[in-house]
Parts: sequence; structure tokens; C-alpha cells
Amino acid sequence: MKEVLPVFNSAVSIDCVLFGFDNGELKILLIERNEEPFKDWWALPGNLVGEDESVDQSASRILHELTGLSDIYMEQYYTFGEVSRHPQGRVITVAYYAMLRLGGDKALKPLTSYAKKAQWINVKELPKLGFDHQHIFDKGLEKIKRRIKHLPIAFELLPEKFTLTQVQNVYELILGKKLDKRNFRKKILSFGVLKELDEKQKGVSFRAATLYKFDRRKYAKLFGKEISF
Amino acid sequence: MKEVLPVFNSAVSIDCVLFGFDNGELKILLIERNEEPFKDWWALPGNLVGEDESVDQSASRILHELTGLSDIYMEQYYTFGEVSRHPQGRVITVAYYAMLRLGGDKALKPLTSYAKKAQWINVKELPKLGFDHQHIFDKGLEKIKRRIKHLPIAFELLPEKFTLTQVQNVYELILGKKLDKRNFRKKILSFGVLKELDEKQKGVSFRAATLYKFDRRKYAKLFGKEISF
DNA sequence: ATATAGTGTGTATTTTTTACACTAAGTAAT
DNA sequence: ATTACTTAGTGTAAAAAATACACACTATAT
Repeated sequence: MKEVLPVFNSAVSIDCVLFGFDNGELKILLIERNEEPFKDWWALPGNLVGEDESVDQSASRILHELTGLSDIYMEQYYTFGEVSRHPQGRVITVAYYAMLRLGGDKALKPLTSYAKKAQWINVKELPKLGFDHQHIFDKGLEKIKRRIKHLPIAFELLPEKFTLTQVQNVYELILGKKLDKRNFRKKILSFGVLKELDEKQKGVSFRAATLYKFDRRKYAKLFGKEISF
Repeated sequence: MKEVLPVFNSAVSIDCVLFGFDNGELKILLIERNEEPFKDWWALPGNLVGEDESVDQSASRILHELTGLSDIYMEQYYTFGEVSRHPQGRVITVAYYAMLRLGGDKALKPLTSYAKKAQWINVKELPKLGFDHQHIFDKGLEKIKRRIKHLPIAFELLPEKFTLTQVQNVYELILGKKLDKRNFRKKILSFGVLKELDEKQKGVSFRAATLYKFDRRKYAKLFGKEISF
């Protein structure tokens, strides 16, 4: 298959921006690096692409190795290719994002010594990140802001069963503004991707809210909202 | 600056999908290759990224070398990273698109022997393309479809001065469907980015249409249309 | 003068978006 | 059991946006 090898002009890496929602907070998954450069710094989970895997496969593998998470569907959103973005040489990085339900259950355990640990960190209290990862994160946040306005993708952040107020909280956190309760409910239900359950919220010291779940089938049929001519 | 070179795991290339509108047709810029692999095939203008240029810079340079075009603002839209997409080895490619006004004036002249020629080709009569370029093109077309519904970016395809009917033609070609004339005009003017000129279309054997031009300042302020909550 | 071909325009209807405030239900404390 | 507290849950009117729809105008060519 390989006749003439192309010149290798840059290494290629993956960086992952994983958003999670927990305890009313929007969080992002970071690792504490155990290798130079930026040893002991916080950074996005990322590493070099392998020679025998597609970039999509690579993203899943790298995320798994650094955090122990698997079966996370991530979407590619941008490739960062400034010449000096990596201090040790030319590395072009392909960025992925995903939105995730956090449940406390899944423990984060790096499977390699490349990361000391992986941790969910509130986006409002981000530490200084290595490389150009702050920039990559910023673009990722922009991306999901646009995204949740087109597809009601934010359900991925929620537990299996959730209340409408929780959904609204997620939207408000991502968009960074308050929304009207009645209008929000009308709208979100109008997408037709939520199924009302016979069940109520438990363990609260006030009127329990109805639980809903997300209908993946109907969701799959939804496409972006667009200007109509 | 470089302390430890990262492993080179893949080469990185750029491919450009340039859309142009001319003579009522939506066209795309292709080159006829003069090098293996796919010698004598049509392909998207593309080549390897240089070590001392960002991917954005690279895209401009490569386009220039293969077609003679310069000062084209291109936007990155996706990175294709399947393992075997290039028959000679691992090459991950970053795809860019742009929309361009065609005027016949600018001649296309490859500045390197890598391409025999560059030519605008009607998207309805695309030849078989080398590599996975058909796929890259398809994704690019999807991208601009979504794009023109959010920003009235389609003006980039039109000459300096144009009629509303021309604008409508472009939209109909890209979206692949007929639009209502009165509603289209109402909508497109409502964006407030068109300036009506005192001038009329020339050289037609029927009532001449009013010419408009595009107001870049107002355009810059426009952002995507979004779901409101 | 007439045929032709594209230009240019308005209104009524429907749908979507927005703004806005009170009652209902469950828990906890007394 | 009454009360206080806290969040859940609901409707309507007004404004804005989207849609559907048809004919007269005007420049040119013959």
C-alpha cells in the first residue's frame, strides 16, 4: 500500500474538551500532567495520534488512557495549527468535545503515568492550563453554546431521569443567562424529545418535580434550526 | 525552543474547497494532478503543510501555488483522519472552504508543476476525484448549506454589483430548491447588509434590474440565528 | 404595435416568540 | 394540625416573523 512515504512535517495530537454537569455546576475534565512539558500543570486530556488509528479512534483511545472513560461519543470541532503551540516541536492538534452526564459513580483513573490524575473542575474556577489549552477550551465552549441552540443536545449532560428545572439550569449555565421558566418549558417540550415519566423527584424538602427522560429516537431526527426563505 | 521532538506519526496536508458562482452555475475549483498518486486525475487543490507555517497560512500558500489565487479568505471546516485515506502513507488533511466571486478576469495558473492546470467546474458535472476528495467536497457543500442560512455569506460569490435575482439564484443553487421571490427579497433586504445603487443592470433584452452592493461593515456585525429561549 | 421575458411589489394568515404572576404541592418546624 | 417555606407547574395576550399567493410594469427586439 505505501509506495512513497510523504514527508512528515508535523506531529498530530488530539485534545478533548469534556463538559459535565453535576451538582448544579458546569464542569470540565482536566488532567494533571506527569510529563514535560508542563509537568504538574493542568491540561486538557490529549496525546499524539497513533499511526494505525483514525483521528476519531485516537480521540477515544486517548481519552480512555488518560481518564479511564470509555464509550464517550465525541465530536471533532476544530484543528489548531499554530507553528509554536507546542514548546517541543511542531504539533498540530485536533480538538474534540463531548457532553457527559456525571454521576459520581465512574471513578476517573488514568491508565498511564502520563497523567497524575484526572478530575472534573468547575468551569468557573479553571486553573491555568498548559499549552494553548485555554484557547482550545474557549472555542469549545463557544461551540456548545451555538450547539445547544440548534439541537437540544444538553440532555447528554443530565442523568437518565431529570426534571425540567435541571434542564433549564444546564441551559442557563452554558448560555450564561437566565431564562423564563414558562417559555423555556414550552419550547423544550415542543421539540418532542422528552418523555414524561410517572415518577417524581425524591429526597427534596419541597414539592417534588416530575421526572422526564430523553427519547433518543426522536432526537436523532432533529436537525438544526435554520433561516427559512 | 525545541527540546524534544515529538514523534512524527502522520503527515498533515490541506485541501481547499472553493465555491464560485458564474453564469448561473455553482462551480468548484479543481486541479488536474501532475504527480503520483492520482496523476492525471482531478482533485481538490491541496498539499502538505510546511514546517514553518500555521495551517491557516499553509492553506493560503497552497491555494496560491496551485491556482495562482491569492487573498482568499478560507475557513477551516473539518479534519479528515482516516488511516488509509492517502495511498502512500499516513496523511491527515485539514479541509478549508471559501466562496468566491468569479469574473473571468483572474486567470488560473498553477505556479508549480504539481498541477497541470486549475479549472472551475460546475458542481453538477463533477469528474471522479482522487483520494477521498469527493467526500471532502460533500462535507464542504453541507457546510455552506448550513452556513448561508445563518449568515448571508453567499454575497461572496457575487460580483461587486449584483441584482436581487442573482442573489436568489445563488441561494437556490446551494440549497437545491426554489424560493419565493417576494419572501426572499423581503428577507434578504431585512438583514440590512445590502445597499441599493442608482444603477441598473446593462445589456439585457428585458427590463433592467436594480443593482445592489454588499455592505461589509454591517455584515461583520451579524451573527448566527439561533433558537431563542 | 406587439410580443416577450424578467422586474418589482402588498396583504392576509399562520406560526413563533415574548412578556408576565399566581396557585399547587410537598416538607419541616412548631 | 397549623404554618412557613420552597420549588413545581400553568395560560394568555401581544408582538414579531414566516408563509402563501398573483398581477402590473418596463425595457428590448421584431
